[in-house]
Amino acid sequence: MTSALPDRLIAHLDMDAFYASVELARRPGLRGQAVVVGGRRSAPADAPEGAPLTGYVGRGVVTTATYEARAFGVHSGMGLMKAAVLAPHAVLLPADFDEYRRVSRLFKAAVAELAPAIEDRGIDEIYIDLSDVPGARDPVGHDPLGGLRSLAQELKNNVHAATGLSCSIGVSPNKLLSKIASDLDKPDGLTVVMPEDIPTRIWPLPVGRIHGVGPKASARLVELGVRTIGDLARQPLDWLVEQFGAHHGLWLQEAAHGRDDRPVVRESEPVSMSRETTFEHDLHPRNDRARLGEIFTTLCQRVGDDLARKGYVGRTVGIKLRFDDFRTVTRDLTIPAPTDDGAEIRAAAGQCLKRITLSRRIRLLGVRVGNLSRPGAAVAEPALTPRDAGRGKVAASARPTGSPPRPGNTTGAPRRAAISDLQTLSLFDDEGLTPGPAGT
DNA sequence: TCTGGGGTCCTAGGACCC
DNA sequence: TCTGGGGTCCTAGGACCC
Repeated sequence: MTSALPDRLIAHLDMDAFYASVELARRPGLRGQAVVVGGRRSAPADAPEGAPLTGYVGRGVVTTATYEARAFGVHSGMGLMKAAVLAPHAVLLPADFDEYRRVSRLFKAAVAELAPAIEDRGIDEIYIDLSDVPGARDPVGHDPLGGLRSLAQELKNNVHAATGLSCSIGVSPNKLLSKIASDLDKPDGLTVVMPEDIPTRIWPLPVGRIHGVGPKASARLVELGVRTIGDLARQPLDWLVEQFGAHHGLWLQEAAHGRDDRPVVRESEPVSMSRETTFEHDLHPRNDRARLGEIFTTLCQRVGDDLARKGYVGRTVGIKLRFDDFRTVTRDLTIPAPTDDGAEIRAAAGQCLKRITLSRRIRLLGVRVGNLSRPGAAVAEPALTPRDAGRGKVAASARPTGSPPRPGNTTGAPRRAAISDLQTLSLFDDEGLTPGPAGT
């Protein structure tokens, strides 16, 4: 008698080159060609559909590339200008997120017909709990995994019937292994990984294939002589904890052994909503002040609209700036009552902006609202306690003069040189902000 | 003319309360 | 006067993911 199937059977389904495949589905003429989706959608008018990539100028990045384009070394996240050098003949299509969202709903609905326990992981991938799906545990002939495999194949068939697109599925006892498995045979793959397969299928892979081990952690591990997941599995826990801390060290060891008990989460609430934009050309805080002000206000308005449309309000307003040297800073401020109002968001964001020293050109500006709740749901907001008031004041007014500067903390009053820029940028001084101690 | 946009989670320090 | 621990909230930055 072979060993029983694991308690849980989890699938990870990943659409193959999703955006590009959606485009090809409605432009069959492009099939077989190197196609790249990306760039700004702000230029659909003048750019003819499917202009060749050659000579591309601008700050866009590749969102998705077909496998034909990938053969030239093009991959997502790559700057389009670089992609144009590698594959000048590739066809560039602007991203059409409305269409991708539409097709996304189709494939998820097609899966839900067979297996309703779905965790949404974005526009093109999901986890599916197959543990209790009828047939999943039925052997076929002498193959104990036969039922599981045919169920996975059925899911693929359903997705294809609904969308015309292919996907890759990994099935295993948990999310971690399934995520790795779905990538093992892309595109159009179907890979089952059971615990006994871990040494042969998982351990030879580089550590970076673990979901959660990114470029930084990979580089550190490799530096320490740990290249593969098998290498990682061989390290004593003590050593991992010493190198990565108790939490991360333990997690790395569990991951290397393919252990993961995270559930498939069917519903979740958003934590924050944001809008940001990278300018076509870096903007000068003083010379481009008016333009910056407009963009800033628009971003606030858009976040407010997003919140309202989805039925949320938020208490923590934050901004993000990226300078021309790619340095990124954030500031945030928690206000007494949650809001979805663009003007209120603008006022709080303006307070945040006052606390940043603007000494360089600006590349990106973003606005975020977090601490979300539903407007009706009374969070029993306590009437502004002295403590809250005190906090608000400290945050909004920078620090009382004379407070010691803190290393690594830029919350303090901006230095003199910066103040001129800052104040010329009257961006920050409008919108009915409380005057604050600006004069001191 | 390197490097988008929308997210989540974690860490770490300080304020403040008990 | 000094020491001190637990807990929550707030803020800044960074890693990571799709």
